[in-house]
Amino acid sequence: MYDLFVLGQLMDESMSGYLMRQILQQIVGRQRKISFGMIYPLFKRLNEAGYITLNDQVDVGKRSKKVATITDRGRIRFKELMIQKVPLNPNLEFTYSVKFRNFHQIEPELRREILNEYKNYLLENQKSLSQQIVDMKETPISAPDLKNAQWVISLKQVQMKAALQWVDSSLKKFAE
Amino acid sequence: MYDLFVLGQLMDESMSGYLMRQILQQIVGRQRKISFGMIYPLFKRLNEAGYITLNDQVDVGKRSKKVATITDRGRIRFKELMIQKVPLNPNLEFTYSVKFRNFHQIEPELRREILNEYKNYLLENQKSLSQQIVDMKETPISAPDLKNAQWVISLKQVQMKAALQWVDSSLKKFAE
DNA sequence: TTGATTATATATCAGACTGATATATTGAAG
DNA sequence: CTTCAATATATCAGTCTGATATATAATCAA
Repeated sequence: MYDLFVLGQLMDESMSGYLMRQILQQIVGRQRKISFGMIYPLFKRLNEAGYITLNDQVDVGKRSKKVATITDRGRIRFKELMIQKVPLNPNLEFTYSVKFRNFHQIEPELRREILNEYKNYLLENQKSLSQQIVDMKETPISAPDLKNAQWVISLKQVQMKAALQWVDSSLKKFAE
Repeated sequence: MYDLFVLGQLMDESMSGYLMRQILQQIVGRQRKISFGMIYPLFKRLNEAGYITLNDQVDVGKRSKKVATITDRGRIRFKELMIQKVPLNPNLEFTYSVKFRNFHQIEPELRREILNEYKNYLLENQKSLSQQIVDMKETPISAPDLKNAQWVISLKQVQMKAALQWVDSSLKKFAE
C-alpha cells in the first residue's frame, strides 16, 4: 500500500525507517497511526525485491541506523507504479494523493492522464451514487430509513462534486 | 469495525450473513470488497458477546441458513456505540455515515450531538491542514515538491469545506 | 554531576480486514 | 438434463493497525 509513497520519498533523499514513518505520519494526519510494524517489514520487502538498499550508517556520537536508498530498479518500479492504473481498493484516495505529490517527477503528459483517470473515477462514483438512490426507491424499506440513506448519500455527492471542481480547475492549469 | 453497522441493520430485521454482506457491499460501493472472511467471524464474535443469536432456519426447498437476530443486550450495545465518540481511526468517515444512517433509531438530542461532533472533527482537520502548509514552508524542501504538496492539501480543503456546508445545512434542518 | 525526560531507532505481537478461493445446494434457462 | 447463476458458508495468506518493548543518545533540571 505504501510502496509508491516510500519510493517517491526516496527519489530525492535517502532516509531511515524512523524518519520515513515520521514524514508519512505528518501527511496522513491524526486519522491513521503509521506503525513501525508496517514500515520495517515494508523496507525489508522493498530491499528483497531490489528496489532499495539498506546500509548501516554510523555517525559519531549517534546510534547507528539503517538508511534506505533507492536503486535503479527502484526508480523503474516507481515509474511503473506511477503509470499503473490506481486499483479500486480502500486506499484509492491515498494512492491518488501520493501520485499528485510526485507530479514533479513525471512528464506533463502523464500528469494529465492521471488527473483524467481520477476524474473518471469521480464521475463513475457520481453515477453509482445516483443509481443507489434509484435502487433504494425500488426496494421496500421504511420511510425514515430511506430518508436517512438518501441524506447520507448526499454528503458523498457534495464531496464528489467538490473534488470534480478541483480536478477541472487543475486540468485547466496544466493545459496552460 | 462493522459492529455498529451490523447491529443497526438487525434492529428492524433479522438476516443471514450472506444477505448482510450483500447489503453492506452495496453501501460501501466498488472501492471495498466486503468479504465473507470478515462477516462470518464478526457474526461469531457478536454471538459470543451475547449481542446476537444465530438460528438455523430451514425453509422447504431451500438450503438452510444461519439467521442472526439482535438480542436485548445487542440493542443496548447498539445504543452504546451510537453514543460513544467516534474514535480517530481510518474508518472514521464510514462510522459517521453508519451513525447518520441510523438516525431514525435515536432521539433528536443525540442526533444533534453526533452532527456537532462530526463538525468539530472537520474543523479540527481544517486547522491541521492550514498548519501543515505553514510547517512545510518552514522545512527546507524543493520548490516543485512544495507546490505539489500544497496543491494536494487544497483538494482535502475543498472536500472539508463541502462536508462542513452539508453539516451546517443538516443542523439547520434538525433545528426546525 | 546525576537523574529524569525526551528524541532517535528498531523489533515484535495480537487482532482484524482484504481479496481470493473452495465447496455445497437450489433455481432458472435453454 | 445440463449448464449457469444465485444462495450460503468456510478458510487462507498477506497485510495493516495499534500497542508495547527495548536500546542509545541528547537535553535539561536540581
